[in-house]
This record gives sequence, structure tokens and C-alpha cells, in this order.
Amino acid sequence: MTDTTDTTDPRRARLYEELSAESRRYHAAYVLFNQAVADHLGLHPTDVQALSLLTVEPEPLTVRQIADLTGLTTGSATRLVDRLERGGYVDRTPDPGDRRRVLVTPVPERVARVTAVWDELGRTWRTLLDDHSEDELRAITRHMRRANALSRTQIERLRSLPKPD
Amino acid sequence: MTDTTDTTDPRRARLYEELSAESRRYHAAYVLFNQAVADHLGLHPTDVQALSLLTVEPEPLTVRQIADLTGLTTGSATRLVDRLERGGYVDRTPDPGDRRRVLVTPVPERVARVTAVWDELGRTWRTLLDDHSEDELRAITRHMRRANALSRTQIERLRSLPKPD
DNA sequence: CATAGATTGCTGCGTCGCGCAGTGATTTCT
DNA sequence: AGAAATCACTGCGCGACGCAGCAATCTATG
Repeated sequence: MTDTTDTTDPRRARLYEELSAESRRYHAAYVLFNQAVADHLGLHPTDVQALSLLTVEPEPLTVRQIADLTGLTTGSATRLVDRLERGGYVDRTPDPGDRRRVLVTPVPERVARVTAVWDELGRTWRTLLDDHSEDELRAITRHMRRANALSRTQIERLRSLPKPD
Repeated sequence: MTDTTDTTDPRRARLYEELSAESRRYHAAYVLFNQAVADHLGLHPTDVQALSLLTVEPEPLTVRQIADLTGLTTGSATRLVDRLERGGYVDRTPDPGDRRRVLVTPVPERVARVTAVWDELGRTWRTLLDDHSEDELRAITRHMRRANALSRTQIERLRSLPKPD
């Protein structure tokens, strides 16, 4: 019926409301899950988060990139890599192209311990995704991708704004 | 064409892969955004997170509920409420029904400062959601709701498992 | 080509959120 | 009524984090 998007549609506004509330709980649940994984492995939540980001990207990351992606300072990122290296999860390799940089590479055998936990979750996840249509899956992915990009610009906006205190 | 769900469909497997990778970045982005909001308001990320959870639910929460929802111990939750109370964001009210409990109620005028930041984000969010169909919005919300419930059971599983250390 | 400036990663230092363990008050179980 | 569980709270110590300063290296400008 409604082909064009009507922003004042009350039913649609209700959908926005529900999605907003649900995404808050969604993120809260993820934080708790991440915490549980960290406890299970004897790591810190930040470390698990960093490992997650480190394994998503195909090429190794520098310490600075890890700092930017996690939101820590370069100093804290150094200690984080220290912990991960001490635990045997990553290797430090000097960057051949720029000798200031240090490339952080995940150690597959060791990281497998972490991904094993995720994969177990992944199996149950499949049963969750299986009754979504392909179009729905694409819509979900697209929403996340765009929300991702949006939050980046919003963070910049917040940083440029004066603090209300 | 494919009416029933075929788990071995390679194109579908690729969709799962993309969604998995994107949701990792999605959560990372949220953590960064939450951090930026906290910096902006001079609060701690955990406090902002707690305020978010506190305002989603219509009725006030007890200290224990806050502890469970955020994953902290009751002791840390007490300090968290201390900080929020000192900042004027919440009020402590003894529960009339159970005098052991303390009800934590958000202070609307003060919390408005926080929600103002969210609402500004909300406006740009609308432009993002506006070009999703209602069915897509429902699919996204449904996915989050179910992922939420799933992670709860997965956390229980992790806690009952022996630690690999 | 030399030199100033920017960038990268690392290291003391102090701060502070957090978990742990114990306490008193209140409720629930037997 | 007494025992056991639950709730919120409080010292205490740990450790992750931000900050500031450091040397090494790359880049830009004359």
C-alpha cells in the first residue's frame, strides 16, 4: 500500500521505537557475552574484543590501528599487545616498509581456542539465521554496515562539540 | 526460487559470513560511540550503559538487577549507583514491598541531557531506517530479539563449561 | 642534501573502576 | 521461632587505563 516512506506513519514510528529498544538490549547482551567469553578464557574483555577485530581483517594490524579500533591510547594498546603476546595469541613483527611500525599477527593455533568458542555459538546462530530469507539477511547486514559508518561520523561530531559541563 | 532453506547453499553461506563480520564491526562501533558519549558527558562508559538500560525499562530497577544487566558484582553496582546519584542522574528509593531492596529511578530532567545526545543521533538514524521497508525493519528487530535471547543461554553454557586453563 | 617536524611504539606514574570477601538488615523457608 | 537465603553496602588490593615524555624513524621544506 504505502510505496513511499511516510515518516509520520504511527505504525512505522512504533517499529522504530521497538528497534531502538531492542538494539540497546542487543548490545548489552553482546557485552555480557563478550565478558563471559573473556572469563571463560581467563582474558580481559578488551583483549577478546581486540582478538575479534584482529581476526576479522585479513592483513595484520599495527599497534596504532588496534588503538584506533578499540578506542584506547597507543600506550594502553601496547600493554594490550603485551598481554596477548605473553599469552601466545599474537606475534610482533617489525614492518619491513616502515621500521617504526610493529605488525601484530594472530597465532592461528592459539587463536583457534578462542574461535572454537565462537564457532560453537556460530552453530546455534545458524539455526537462528536459517529462517531468515536471503533478502532479510541482506537487509540486516546492510543496516549494520550503514549504522557502522554512521556512528563513525557521529563520533566525530561529538568530539567537535563543546562539553556540557 | 529456493523456497526451503538450504544450509549448504554457498551463496547463503557467504551471506552468513558477511553478516558475522559486519556484526563484529557493528559492535565495535557501538562501543566506540558509547565511549564518545561518555567522554562528552564526563561519565564512564559503564555509567552511560547503565543509564541506557535504566531508561529502556519503564519501571525502576533494583541494584541487583543493574548488576545482573551490566555484568558487575553487586558491590560495583553500588558504586555505580553512587556515581550516578552524585551526578544527579538517578534517585535511590527504598522498596516499600521489600525493605532490603533499593529502587533506582532515573531523574528525567538530568537524564534528558543524555537522551539529547541520543536523540540527535536518532534523527540521523531515521534517515538510515527510512529506506528500509516495514518487513525489513521487523526482520532486523526480530533478529536482534532472538540473538539477545540466544546469547543468554550461551552465557549459561559458557559458565557451566570447564575453563581450558 | 640537511634539518625541522610529524608519526610510531614504548615506558614510568598516578588514578580509579572493579572483583572479592565480609557485614548487618530483612525476607523466606522449615 | 530459628535457620538459611537474599539484598545492598563497605574496606581492601589489583590492574587496566590515560597522560606525558621518550627514542627511533619517516616525511616535508629550504
